[in-house]
Amino acid sequence: MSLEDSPLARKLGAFVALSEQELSVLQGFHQRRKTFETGRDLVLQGQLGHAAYILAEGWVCSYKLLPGGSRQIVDFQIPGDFLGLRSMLFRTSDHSIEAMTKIEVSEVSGDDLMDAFSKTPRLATAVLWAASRDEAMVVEHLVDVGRRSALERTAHFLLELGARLKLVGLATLEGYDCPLSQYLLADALGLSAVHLNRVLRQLRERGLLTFRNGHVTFNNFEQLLVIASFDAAYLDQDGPLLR
Amino acid sequence: MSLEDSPLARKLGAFVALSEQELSVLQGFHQRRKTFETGRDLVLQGQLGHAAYILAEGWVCSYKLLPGGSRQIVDFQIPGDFLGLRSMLFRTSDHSIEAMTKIEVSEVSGDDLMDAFSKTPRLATAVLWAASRDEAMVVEHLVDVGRRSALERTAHFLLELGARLKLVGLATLEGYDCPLSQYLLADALGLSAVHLNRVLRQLRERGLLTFRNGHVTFNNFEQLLVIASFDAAYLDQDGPLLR
DNA sequence: ATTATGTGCTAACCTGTGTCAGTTTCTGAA
DNA sequence: TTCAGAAACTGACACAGGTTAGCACATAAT
Repeated sequence: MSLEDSPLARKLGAFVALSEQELSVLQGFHQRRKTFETGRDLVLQGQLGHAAYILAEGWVCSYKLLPGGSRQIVDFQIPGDFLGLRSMLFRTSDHSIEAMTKIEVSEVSGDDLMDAFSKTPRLATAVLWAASRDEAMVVEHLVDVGRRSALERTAHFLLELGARLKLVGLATLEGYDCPLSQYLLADALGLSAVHLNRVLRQLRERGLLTFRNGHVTFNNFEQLLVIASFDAAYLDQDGPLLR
Repeated sequence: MSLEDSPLARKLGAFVALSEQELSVLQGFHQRRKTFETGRDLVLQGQLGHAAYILAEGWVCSYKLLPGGSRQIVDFQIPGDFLGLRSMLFRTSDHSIEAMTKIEVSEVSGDDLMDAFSKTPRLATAVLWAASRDEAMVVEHLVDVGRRSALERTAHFLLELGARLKLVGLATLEGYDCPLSQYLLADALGLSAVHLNRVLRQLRERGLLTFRNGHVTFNNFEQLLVIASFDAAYLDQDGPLLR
C-alpha cells in the first residue's frame, strides 16, 4: 500500500495537504495491526484506560445499552475513523464499541499520538479537526432523532453515510455498499425495525433510494437532499485553519 | 472573589486537586470580562474563528435551527462551562449559542489556552476532561431522545441538570433554580411544549418533581432516579488519570 | 386603565410510530 | 437436500405524542 492510500490519510488529506513527512508519521501509526471478528467488542461501556484504534477496514458501531434492554447506536465508524479516541485518556468509556463486520485496526497508544503531535503539529490539528467533526455528527444525529420525521431522518442518515464513505473512496453519487441490517439501522435512528422497514419501502416506492442486499442506491439524489434538508456543511465545509 | 470560588475552579477542582499555581492560571483566564443581555447570540451557526468563553454567571443554550423553523437545543450551559471551545480552533461552528439570561463571561483566545496549558499540563488534562464530559452529555441526550419515553426523558434531563448545578454549588438534593421556559425545555427534549406540560403535570401529580416559578423541586429523589434509570457515571464517576 | 406579549395550562382530536404476531426469503451448516 | 436461524417484510391494532385552539394569568409597554 502506498503512503497516500490509507483511508485515514485520504480523509485527513482532504482537509490539509499532507507532506511526505506527515504521511510517513501517519504510516507509523499502523504498526500494531489487529483483526477482530464480527460481533467482537473492542471497548466496553465503563472500561477505563482502553486503547484507541484507527479503523483500516470494515464497519464498527458505538452504542449505549439501556437497562430495559434496548440500545441506542451513537454512530457507525468506517475506514479512516478513530475508535475510542476521546475516552482513551481522560475517562472511562461511556459507550461500547463493536465490530459489525470483520475488521482491521491499528492500535494507537496515547504516547504514540503525543509523540507524533510533537513532531508534526499540523497533524495534531488535523486529528483534532477529525475529532471535532465526529462530535458534530453526534449533534446532527441528535437533531435527526429529536426533530425530524422517520422519513427525513432515514434519508438524512443514509446521505451522511454516503458523504463520509465518499471521502475515503467507498461511495459514489450512485450509492455504496452498506453491511447494516435493518435492526442496526433502526437502533441508530431511534426507530423500531418494523417502522424502519415501512420507511425504506416508502423511500423505494417514491423512487428516492433503495437499500437492498447490503447496498444503498440513490435513485434520486437531488430530491433526497431536499427531503432530508441535507446540508453537508458540518461534514466538509472547511478544514482546519491552515493551508 | 477568592481564587477557589469561580465556578470553573470548583468544577475542575472536583476532579483534580488544583495547586495554588494552577488556580492562579485559571484566574488569569478571567481577564476580558463581558456581559451579554438575555437573547443575545454569542456564536452563530456557520461562524468561523469565533472566540471561546468561560461562563461565569447565568444560563446559555447551544442549539441548531432547522429549515422548517423548529429547533433542537443540544445542551444548556451553566456557570463554570466553556462555550464554543470545540469549534473555536478547527471548524466553523455547527450550532448557535444564545444567552438565556443576562450572563457574565470571560473571553478566552486559543493563545491564552495554549499558553496556560504549556505552563500547567495538568490543567490541560482537566480542561480536556471537561470537554470530553460535555460530549458524553450530548451522547446521553441522544439516548434520551432516541430511546426514552417523554416521562423518563424529562426526569433524566432535570436530574442531569441538578447534578451539574450541584457541582458548582447551585443545587442541592432538594432542587434548584431553573430559568427555562417550558418551550425551551421542550426544544431540548425533542417534545412539543404542550406534551411537556402534560409530562410535568404527571411528574407533579405522582409526587416526583415540581417545576414551577423557575424552580425545580425534587419531591421524591430516589423514585426519580429509578424512573429515569439515571446513572451519574457519565458525569462524575472519575476524573482524569491523575491525582 | 388598556392593550400587548409571553408563559402556563387544558381539552379534543388526529396521526406517526410501536407492538404483536405472524409469513416469506435467504444463507449457511449439517 | 434438508434444516435452523437470521433477516426482510407485512397487516392489525394500540397508544404516545403532535396539533389545534383556546383560557388564564402574569408582566411590560402605552
